[in-house]
Amino acid sequence: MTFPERSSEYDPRAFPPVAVTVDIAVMTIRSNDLQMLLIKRGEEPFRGSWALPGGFVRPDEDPAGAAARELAEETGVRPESAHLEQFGSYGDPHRDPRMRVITIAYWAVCSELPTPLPGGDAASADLVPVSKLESGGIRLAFDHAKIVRDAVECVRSKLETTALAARFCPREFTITDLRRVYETVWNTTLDAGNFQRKIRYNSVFELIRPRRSDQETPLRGRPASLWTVRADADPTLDTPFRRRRGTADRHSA
Amino acid sequence: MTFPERSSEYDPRAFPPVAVTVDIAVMTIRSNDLQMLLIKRGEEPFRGSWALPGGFVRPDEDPAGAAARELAEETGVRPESAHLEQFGSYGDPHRDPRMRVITIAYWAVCSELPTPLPGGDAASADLVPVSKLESGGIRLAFDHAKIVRDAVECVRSKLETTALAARFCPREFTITDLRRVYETVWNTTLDAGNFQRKIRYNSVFELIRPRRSDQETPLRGRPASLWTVRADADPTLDTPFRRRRGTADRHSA
DNA sequence: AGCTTAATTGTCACAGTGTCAAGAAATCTG
DNA sequence: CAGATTTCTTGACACTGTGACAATTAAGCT
Repeated sequence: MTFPERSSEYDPRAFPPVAVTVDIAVMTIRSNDLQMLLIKRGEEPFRGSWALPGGFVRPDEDPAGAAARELAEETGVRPESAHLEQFGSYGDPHRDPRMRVITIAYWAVCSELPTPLPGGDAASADLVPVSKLESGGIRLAFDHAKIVRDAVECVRSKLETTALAARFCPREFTITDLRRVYETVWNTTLDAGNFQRKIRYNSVFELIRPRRSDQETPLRGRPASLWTVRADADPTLDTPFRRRRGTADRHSA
Repeated sequence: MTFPERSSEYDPRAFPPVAVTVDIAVMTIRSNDLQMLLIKRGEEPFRGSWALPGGFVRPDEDPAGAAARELAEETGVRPESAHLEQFGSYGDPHRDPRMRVITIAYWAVCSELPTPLPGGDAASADLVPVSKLESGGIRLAFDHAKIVRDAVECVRSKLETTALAARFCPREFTITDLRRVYETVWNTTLDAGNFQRKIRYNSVFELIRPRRSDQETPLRGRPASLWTVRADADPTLDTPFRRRRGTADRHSA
């Protein structure tokens, strides 16, 4: 239950104030690299440090709404164009030196960030390669280093069980585009032929055009077909890469 | 970042008070049924309704600590004897009619609940079959129905990828005990021979004694071997039921 | 026309799984 | 006590998805 039985003993109004915020780990792929959107803090504490975009949950909104609003306000990403998902809360009593702040963390994935990013609402926003964050090359404010680690792990593992990778791509993409997402996020290489099979047999994806016709860049090699996510499919739900037979045995590795 | 750049505009102290609580969905298997520990509320609102155990996060503790404390206080479960894991936050502005309350939700799994359960700290605590909760047969306070749904789904899916099932069992268990956990939680039946293979080949488990020697209950049939979780293994981490070969290709369904 | 590049298809072996049956080791029953 | 019964455990076999890798296709480039 939400309130303890002995509420006289634990009167919420007697507690020191608690602030609740949301922080958002927005990821995209740029320059063949998994990158995260960070903001350079213009105020103390941690002035000049990088931090996750985020802000207070307002009295009239729920945390998901606050995350969507902050995402739009601080990064210009329209909430519809990014997948936003909560993955944890962080509430160490001293994570913020000023006062008690509990934050609810979200990760987001999008294919393209609006161009007017830096110089926007916040002091300074920029994309930073996740590899740099993981190697400790960049000091983050508060406990955002841990939040970033957890967010990246969430996305990595969600690629395994869902078609989330498509969210890193524009609406139409080639199978190779999609493969590069996996290769980039997992920092590995995948066999192109085997990958082809998995996507072609996956009912989440749909063939759009047999081959790319408009070549912005004069491309080399055999042109690739264009694919998209089926209109009635949600790539962030569980979508095993091969359809499972309708078996009673769910106990599989 | 945690505080917005324009903090003058969003002074946290100007906000109406927010309370932060934890709620815990404790599950165990009893009478061949997946059951959840609920508490009957003794006060308004929702007096007389069932609710999840939980309570306020104190100023000096982090949410995980609060969850462990409440678990011990309200249910008598020692934190070491149960696996406790955060799975979400719930912050609809009107989820509690009295004031703004944001709750951080945990699920827990344990093999045995202390006997002096009802009549303890709370007005009345009891185990309720999850099937009853899912069929809507029991009205829960606040938004706890949704929290319960999410918690059960978390546990169900975590059984698939980890050896969490062992946490439903006492320290020593038979392979059949473990299979019954899966069958109960998933509400299905599994092939005993097949299941045997998977456990025997899984390095997380360890054979203790070739057969059960102490028969409290005069049991029928061939006696089963006793198994345990290897001392250096964490059954709640990813432990695929067959060791994966060390391949670069992580892209498997 | 031939070379290069990249997408796509094909081949093949193998590991893990499901189905189903048989063997082993107890208790129970008459 | 022999045989029936029950339950745990092992075995046999086919099928499927996968990884490795080769072959084919379809462009651009020189």
